[in-house]
Amino acid sequence: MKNKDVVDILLKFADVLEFKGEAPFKVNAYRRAAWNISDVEDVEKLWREGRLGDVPGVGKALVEKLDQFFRTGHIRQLDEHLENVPKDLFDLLSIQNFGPKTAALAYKELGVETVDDLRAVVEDGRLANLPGMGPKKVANIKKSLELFETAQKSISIGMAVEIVAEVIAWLQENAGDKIGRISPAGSVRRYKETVHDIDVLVETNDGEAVIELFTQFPKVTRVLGAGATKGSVLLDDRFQVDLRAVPAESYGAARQYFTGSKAHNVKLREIAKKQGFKINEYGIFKGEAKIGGESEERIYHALDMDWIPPELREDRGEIEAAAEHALPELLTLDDIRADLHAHTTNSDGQHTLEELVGMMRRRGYAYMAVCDHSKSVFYANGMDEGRLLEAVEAIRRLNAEMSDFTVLAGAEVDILSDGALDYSDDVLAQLDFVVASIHSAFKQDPTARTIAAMENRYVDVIGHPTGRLISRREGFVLDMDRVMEAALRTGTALEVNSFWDRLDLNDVNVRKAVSKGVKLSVNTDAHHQRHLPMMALGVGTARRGWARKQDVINTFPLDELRRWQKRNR
DNA sequence: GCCGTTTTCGGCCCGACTGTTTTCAGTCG
Repeated sequence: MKNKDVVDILLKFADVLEFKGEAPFKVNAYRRAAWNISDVEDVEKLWREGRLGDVPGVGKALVEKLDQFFRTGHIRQLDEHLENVPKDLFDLLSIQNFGPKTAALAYKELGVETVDDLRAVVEDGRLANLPGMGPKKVANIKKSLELFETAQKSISIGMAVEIVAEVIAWLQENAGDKIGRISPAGSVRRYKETVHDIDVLVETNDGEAVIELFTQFPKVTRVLGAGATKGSVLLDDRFQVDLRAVPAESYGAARQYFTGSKAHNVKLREIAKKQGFKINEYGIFKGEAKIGGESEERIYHALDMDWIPPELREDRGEIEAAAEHALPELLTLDDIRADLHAHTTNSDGQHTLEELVGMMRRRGYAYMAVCDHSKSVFYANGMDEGRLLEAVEAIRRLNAEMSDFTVLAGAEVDILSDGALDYSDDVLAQLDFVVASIHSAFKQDPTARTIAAMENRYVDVIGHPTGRLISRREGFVLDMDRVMEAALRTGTALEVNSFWDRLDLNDVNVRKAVSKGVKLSVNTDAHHQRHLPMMALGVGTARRGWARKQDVINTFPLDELRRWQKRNR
C-alpha cells in the first residue's frame, strides 16, 4: 500500500463526509491527516511498526480506520457512507462551482448520480428550479461542465515555469508603468513537481486595468473571471492562470498568502494567532494596527522567524526551524558550476560535442561531463567501445584548445539486468566521469543492481535512481535505505535528474539523502539546447528536499570534484 | 476528528466573490 493510496482514501472520506453535511472541522481533520501522510516516507512501514499515531493529525479514530484499510483494503465506515451517495461523487465534486451542498441537493431532489445526469438536469431546466438556484448559478455550472472535459488535471512544473515566464514578460512589456513588482506565486513558486493552476501576483494601483489587459494575453482562449483584484483565464483551453493584483502596501502579505502551501499558511496563522497577531492577504496585524504587509520578510520576522524559502513551505518542519533560526542555507542555481549528464549526437542528443560545449559555456559553467548512452541502449544509438573511445579522443583534443573550460569524457553506462555494467572496467578506467543508470528490466531486483553498480569503483553517480516518469510511470521499487547506505559506503552520488518528467530523486528522497549525508548530483540529462534551463527544476527539487550547496557535487570547483572522485575510487 | 506553554472540553485560519437573498449560504483558494 503506497502513501498515495492512503492519501486518496482519506481525501475521499473527507469528500463523503462533507457531502453528508458533517461538521467542517471533522472534514478538515481528514484532509489534514491526508496532507501529513503524503509527506511521510512510507506510511505502510509506520503501520507495521504500530506508529501511525506518530503522524500529526492522525489520532485514535484514524489509526483504527487506517488499520482496517491496511488489513482489508477497505474502511467499513466509508463503505457504509458510500451506499448512500451519488455513484460518481468524486467526479461531480471536481466540477467547479458545484460543491458538496449543491451536489447533495441535486442528488436528493433530482437523483443526480453522474456527470451526465448533471448535464441533463442543467439542460432541461430542473436544476434551476431547486431552491437557492438561479439562472446565473446554473450558467456557471454549465460553463464548468464544458471545462470538465477539456481542462487539464495537472500541469508539469516545467510547463508551468515556461508559461509563468511568458505571462510575466508579456505583462511587463504591455502594462508599462501601471505595474511594479511581479512574481509567480502558488505551487509554481514552490517548484512543486505538478501544479493545478498557475498563480501570478502583480503590484499595481490600477488592478482593474491590469486585469483587463491580462485577459488580452494572446494565448487566452477563455476568460473565467475578471474583477479588480483577480483575473482568471484559460490558455489554449488547457492551462488556468490566475492573476492577483494588489497595491504595494500589501504586496508582501499577498505574496506570502498566495504562495502557500495551504498547510504552511494554516500553521503559520495558528502560531500568529497564539502570539496575538492576525495574518491575512493584506498584512500582519497586532490588534487593529497593521504592522507589515509591504514585504514578505516582514511577515516572518514579526513572528520572530527567519524568512522561509518558498520551496520549503510545506509544513514539513520549516516553521519550527525558522523559529529556531536553524533553516539550512539552500542550494541556489548560481552555485551550479557544471552539468554532469548531457547527450550529444554520438547517441541520441541533438547537438554535436562542439555545439553542446558552446551552450554550456554560455550558461556560465566551468566544466561539464558528456555522458552518452552505452551499447545496450540500441534504441538511443548507444555507443560500442570503439565509438566511445573515439569520442573520448575528440574530447581530449577539444580540451587542449580551451583554457577556461573542461569537458569530462564520460558515459551514461547501462546497469544490465544482472547488475553488471555495459562497459568493462578497462573501458570505464579511461573515462573521466561515469553515470550508471537502469533503463530496462525494471522488475529484476533494481535495488541489488543499483548497489552492484555503486560497488564499481569507476561509477560516480547513479542516474535517475528510481526511473519514474511523472504522471506516466511509477518508479521501480527501490529499497532507499539500502541504496543510500551503499551510496554512503561507496562514495557514490545520487542524481537529481532535472528533466521535467523525471525530477528523480524527488523532494522527499532528496531530504532523506541529505539527512544521511549522501551526496547528490543535479543534472539536466539534456538532449537538446532547450533542455538546459531545466537545471532550475532540479535545483528547485533539491531545495524542496532541503539540499545545501555542500551536498551537491557539481557545485564543487573541478579540482575539488576530482579529489572527491579520487577518494571514492 | 484532533489536540493542549491559554484548554482533557471547546476550540479549530481567513477572506473574497457570487448569487441569492431581506441578512446569508455556498464555493473557492
